[in-house]
Amino acid sequence: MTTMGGRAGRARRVTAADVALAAGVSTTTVSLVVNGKDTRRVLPETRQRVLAEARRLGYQVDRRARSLATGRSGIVGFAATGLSNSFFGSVQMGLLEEFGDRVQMLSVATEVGHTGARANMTTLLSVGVDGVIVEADALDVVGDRPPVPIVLLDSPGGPQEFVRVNFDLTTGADSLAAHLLELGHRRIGYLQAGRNGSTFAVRFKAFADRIRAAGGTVVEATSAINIEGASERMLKVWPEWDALGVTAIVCACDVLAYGTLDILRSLGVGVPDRVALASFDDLPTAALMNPALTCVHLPALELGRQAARVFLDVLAGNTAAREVVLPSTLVVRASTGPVAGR
Amino acid sequence: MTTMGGRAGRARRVTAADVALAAGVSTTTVSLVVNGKDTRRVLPETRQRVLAEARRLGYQVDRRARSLATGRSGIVGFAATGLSNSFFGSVQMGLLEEFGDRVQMLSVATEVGHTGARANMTTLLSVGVDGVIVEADALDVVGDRPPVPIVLLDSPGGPQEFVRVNFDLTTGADSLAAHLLELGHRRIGYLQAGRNGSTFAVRFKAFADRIRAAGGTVVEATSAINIEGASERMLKVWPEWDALGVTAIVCACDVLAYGTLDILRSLGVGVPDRVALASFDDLPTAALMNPALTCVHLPALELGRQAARVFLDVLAGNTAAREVVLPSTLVVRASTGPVAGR
DNA sequence: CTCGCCTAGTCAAGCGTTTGACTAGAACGT
DNA sequence: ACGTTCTAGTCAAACGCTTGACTAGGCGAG
Repeated sequence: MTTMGGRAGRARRVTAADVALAAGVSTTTVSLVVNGKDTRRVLPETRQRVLAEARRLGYQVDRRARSLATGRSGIVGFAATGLSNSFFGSVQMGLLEEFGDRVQMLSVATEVGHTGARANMTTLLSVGVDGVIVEADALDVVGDRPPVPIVLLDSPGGPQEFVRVNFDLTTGADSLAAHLLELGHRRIGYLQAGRNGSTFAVRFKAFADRIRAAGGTVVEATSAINIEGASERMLKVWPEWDALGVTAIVCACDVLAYGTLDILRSLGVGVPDRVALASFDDLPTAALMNPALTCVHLPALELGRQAARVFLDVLAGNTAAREVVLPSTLVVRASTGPVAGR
Repeated sequence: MTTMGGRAGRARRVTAADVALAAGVSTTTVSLVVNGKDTRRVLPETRQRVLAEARRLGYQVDRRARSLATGRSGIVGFAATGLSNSFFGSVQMGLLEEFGDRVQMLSVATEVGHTGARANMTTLLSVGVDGVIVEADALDVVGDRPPVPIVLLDSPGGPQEFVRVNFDLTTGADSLAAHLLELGHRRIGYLQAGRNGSTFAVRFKAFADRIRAAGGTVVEATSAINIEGASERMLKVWPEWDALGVTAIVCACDVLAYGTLDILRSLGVGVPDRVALASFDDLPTAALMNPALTCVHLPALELGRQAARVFLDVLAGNTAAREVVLPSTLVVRASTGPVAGR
């Protein structure tokens, strides 16, 4: 009873048939006019009449019906994990910027580890998107042969059959390692992100390889990808690392560095005097920390822009670019300094 | 030519008819089984056979067709502006958390000022969502009589005919004013967010009223809602404010405080020694700044949770709760201190 | 006068589901 | 033997749009 009451005053959707009736034409003509399709099949004055009625009635084409009929929707999906991470926001901004009003975008996101990742992908597909852009590792999320084109973001190990936009993580990681080595650091603690994603594996490997090649050692710990998680983990692990003679800490992403910085501060461990700190990402807030964080800058906004561009290409049937690689660069700030005098 | 090539190997969607054929039943039965609907209309063994075939073929119901047929989609939309602001992310997390797998959620977002806000709303509706949750002021985005239920978030002035979830901004703003007055501040600079949103108007008014009632003065400047914008604006305005004897700065939201803090630091203006700084929001990073920011904490995650709860109520036809108000509380940290000795 | 073509449209099938109405056959009571 | 009730399904219309096929009427060419 109240169930009915709740929906009572709701306005019924205006359909093409309503407009057709009002304008004294067929729905075919309405469709033709609305889509500006077969221009010479409809008289200019008829067109005006239809448009006027459509506007007056507030007609909005029903995309589910249209997309069912055409097999195309003009909507692309964006699936991401790591909602709390502002990296997500930057990528999305880049996408929107580049898509402009050429296509509409719908996003689904989950926090890392949320069970909904696969469901999200399904939702997007079942809603009839023309394609989807998947941020970070989502191999498990992407089915075997998705019915629409897919662009993979920041998944270095991603399957070759998809179009991919990646960072050149190796160069960045390498520069960071070189930077720390130059400052005299030999024993380094690496706080890894607790998610099996190839991007994190690559960051670590490239960094550790370089350090080890130079005779240094890298010890590893893993944390959930959020500020508190990192703080907790570091609280536990710092004493051990300190005992091992660790003089620098590298975090797999900025939020981990935030948590680390926070806990080190409350432990009274000076950064960079006692221990150097650096991370991957370089979110807008990284430079605002105190001390400002030395980072491997990953151009998230540009990732979004490029992804959109590549994606439009793919939709247009252009199958040329299979992988786009964006540079990553080291940004040295105050959080890294020479190894403490010893 | 290549246009064809691009789509060539794409897998065709598997339809209910395919499953029906494979299982030797009608599509009606497939539908019944898939939706677990009229259980006694189908023999257990038939059910198993259908499910097996569905799984084998990788059948996924087409939501556009279903939603066209039923008028209901099980998907709710979330429209927001301010993508770069991590507030957005927190709200969304709250929503997801509470929705669980009861409904799927699709988001559309724009950066502030982006022209796409209205288009976004249209996209959501045309895709057939069962309702939409609108963050911040979107009066212009919500049509006169949207065909689905709407929940408005953080829009204190929002039209009464919608269900709303708001913060009790007045109490928070008031506490902040009291805190600053107690510390001896009488001339205060307020960096307002450059967007005409009732939430920002309310924040300002409540704060300024209290200060003025106590005989203090509030001077105002406006900035785009991003870090760099705030820095630029403050770079211009600080000398004037300083000349006026301003001893404390309040920002309409955290990102403005970030930019302000950054520029004050490079100007060599000590916080809180020379000038106190506070803001509204209290994003997770606010406590990590140096000095840690004093903030009016707005529980974004909880906003999302409550919104989801209220929304499910509305969908269920329960029209009881018209407005939910969440408390805002002052969190005093290091960025505010007594007015500089004079 | 007839044929063909153009113009400005309309018709109806089809997209993939859902669902109320219907049914062939079996079981059952009288 | 006959009507009723179950059971386990099937049928077909409907959701709102798109689009290839079709057409009534007008007009020019042969």
